[in-house]
Amino acid sequence: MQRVSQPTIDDVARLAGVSTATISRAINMPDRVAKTTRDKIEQAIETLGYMPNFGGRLLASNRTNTVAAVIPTMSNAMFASGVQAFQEVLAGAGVNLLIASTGYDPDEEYRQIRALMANGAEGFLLIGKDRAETTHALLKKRDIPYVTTWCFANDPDQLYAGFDNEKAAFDATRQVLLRGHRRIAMIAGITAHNDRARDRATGVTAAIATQPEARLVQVIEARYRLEAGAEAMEAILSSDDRPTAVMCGSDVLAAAAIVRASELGVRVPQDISVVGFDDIGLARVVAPALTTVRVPQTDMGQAAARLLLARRAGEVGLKSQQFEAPLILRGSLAAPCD
Amino acid sequence: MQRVSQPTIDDVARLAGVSTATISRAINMPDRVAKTTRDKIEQAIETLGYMPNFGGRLLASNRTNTVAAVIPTMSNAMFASGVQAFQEVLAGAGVNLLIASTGYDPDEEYRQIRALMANGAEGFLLIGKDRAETTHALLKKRDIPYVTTWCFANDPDQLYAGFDNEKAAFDATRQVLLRGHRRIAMIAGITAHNDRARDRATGVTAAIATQPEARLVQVIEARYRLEAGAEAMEAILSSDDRPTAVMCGSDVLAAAAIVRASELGVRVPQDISVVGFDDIGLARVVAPALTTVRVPQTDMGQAAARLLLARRAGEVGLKSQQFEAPLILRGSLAAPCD
DNA sequence: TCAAATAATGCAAGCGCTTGCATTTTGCGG
DNA sequence: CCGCAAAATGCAAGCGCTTGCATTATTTGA
Repeated sequence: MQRVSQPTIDDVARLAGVSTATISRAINMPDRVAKTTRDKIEQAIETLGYMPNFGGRLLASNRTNTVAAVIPTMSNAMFASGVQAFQEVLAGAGVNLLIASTGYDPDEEYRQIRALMANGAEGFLLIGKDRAETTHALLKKRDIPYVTTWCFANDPDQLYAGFDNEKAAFDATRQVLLRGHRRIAMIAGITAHNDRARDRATGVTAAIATQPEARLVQVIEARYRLEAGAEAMEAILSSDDRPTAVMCGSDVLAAAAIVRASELGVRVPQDISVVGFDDIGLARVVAPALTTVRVPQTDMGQAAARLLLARRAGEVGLKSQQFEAPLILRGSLAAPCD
Repeated sequence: MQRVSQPTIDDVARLAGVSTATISRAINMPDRVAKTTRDKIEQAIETLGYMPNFGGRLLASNRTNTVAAVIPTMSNAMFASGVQAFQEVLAGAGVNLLIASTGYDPDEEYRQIRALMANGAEGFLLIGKDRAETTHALLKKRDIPYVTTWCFANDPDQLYAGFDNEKAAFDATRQVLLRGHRRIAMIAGITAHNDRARDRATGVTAAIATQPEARLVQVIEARYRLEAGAEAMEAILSSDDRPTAVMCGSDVLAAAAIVRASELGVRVPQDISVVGFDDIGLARVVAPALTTVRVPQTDMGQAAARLLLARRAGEVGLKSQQFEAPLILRGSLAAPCD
């Protein structure tokens, strides 16, 4: 193991003519070192180009200053702003962010979390509640702090920074019903291993159940990809019990649905209304613009970071934070014409 | 420093009745340990719930198994797939990914890189060539491997996994000219501290210069945000020397431009053509669909990861990789009607 | 069956830093 | 100018793991 020789704290100590302890203090608790010594030390550090060895510091102090976010995927704007906000707050506190993606696979999630723990992650940002039992056990065993986001529950044992998917979907659907829609279809995300997708579907169903004349005519599960949304819409339009509104589990599905409807000569919203979920960039450029549930990505990301930082700092009695996910009205939703 | 007592390698050694050296080998080079001992050790690890201490391992081995990606922003789909691909390849090699964003600020980039180095980053994925001189010095001093992406140059001293922005923009513009456009405007990204935005603008300009009757009637720099693209388009449409085509520095700008044009009653592509750059999801849902330069995000991300892994493994003589960024023809580009 | 070759394991010296406690220096009131 | 409290600094013992080399066990070939 031939090491590229980097200056160590000993070199700095020698050059500055003080002990390594003083160097360490000058770096970590500057005000416990006399100004003149500190200057000498800074000078020495500068000329040597010294940078503390991560491993040494870590071994001695047992702190990595690193937390991890484990998300289903980064290729979708779905989580991007949330993670961005999370990272910004962390960076402000001098904490680094490790990131990994799972492709919505609980086993992969377990593996990634394990790997990240072995690589110094001191805390986690996790998406959703669906998770392998082993994962919980792992986190618990090590007593690793984590905050769950993109969902919410009243569970005093868990830290959440999220919103209630079922309620958001319920409220959005109520607004659709309010406009007179009675035959509604849904293009849901894949609900297996995905509580958010499931809760959203549940919310839609529950809302429809509150309105006796209303019916959920069709539910199609689709992966969060444009092609899948287009296909699902096509299937819906070709059914002989065509709905007047389609609730979608994500903006990607909804935008693709709108595009495909247009291609097939079906007008949105005159012939059929479409409602999305996420409020990502897509929602505003599709024509007509998408009425969609706004997921409070930035709020969640920031809140999650703050909670994690607080837990790391030893604060106790922290409270989960719940945010609103309101329906943003745009052109894709209107009263039915028939 | 009261440590939560986690089992150490000594505990495992004691329980398994072997030396710590054997434990270490069983973990890191399993085939150098007899099957029976290995089983015993695995058993002990299991019952103890042992997980190697990161710091100890790191200090002794001087390897963190972590690389970092430093990107301008995550909130834009612009880099998402690239980073995703990068991460996937790394994960396949058991390497973790640290991530940081800079907001297109070179000083912030420097700070982040510094922080990441201090936190064990053994290699970097960097976007573009524009960078503070100090950053290069820092990387060089520590001899940290890094690969530059989202751009390309024939520089044997640097590792690139990217494409030629200028050429891509040039080629795309040629195709626009080929269709008869002679008055062209550009909505560029902010070019300060951003070689990609600059190269794209240069490419457009250069292509237009090859066609004597063609003119670049207007160049507006805009941040990569929907609002900025909309505003820029509005400015272009209100000029009295209205172009027949608008080249955009990104899909976000282009999609917003199309939407705003439609809102203003200007038809795309009949009245004005619009060309984007990136080929992110937006491009396919806007109406008309966006003709755009496809940035080879996945290719770049994967190639960058492979190069970095190879460098880490000590391979020398690695070669930069250049990818194509072809123009994808969709509805937003047509021959001019006037 | 035995020596030689090979495989498996153990020993113990670090890796570079932090930190509790001991010691020295400085500052200040009298 | 002295004595004392407070501030600054030094000492040295780890932190948990890896690995070169030495030692012991096992296999192989004649």
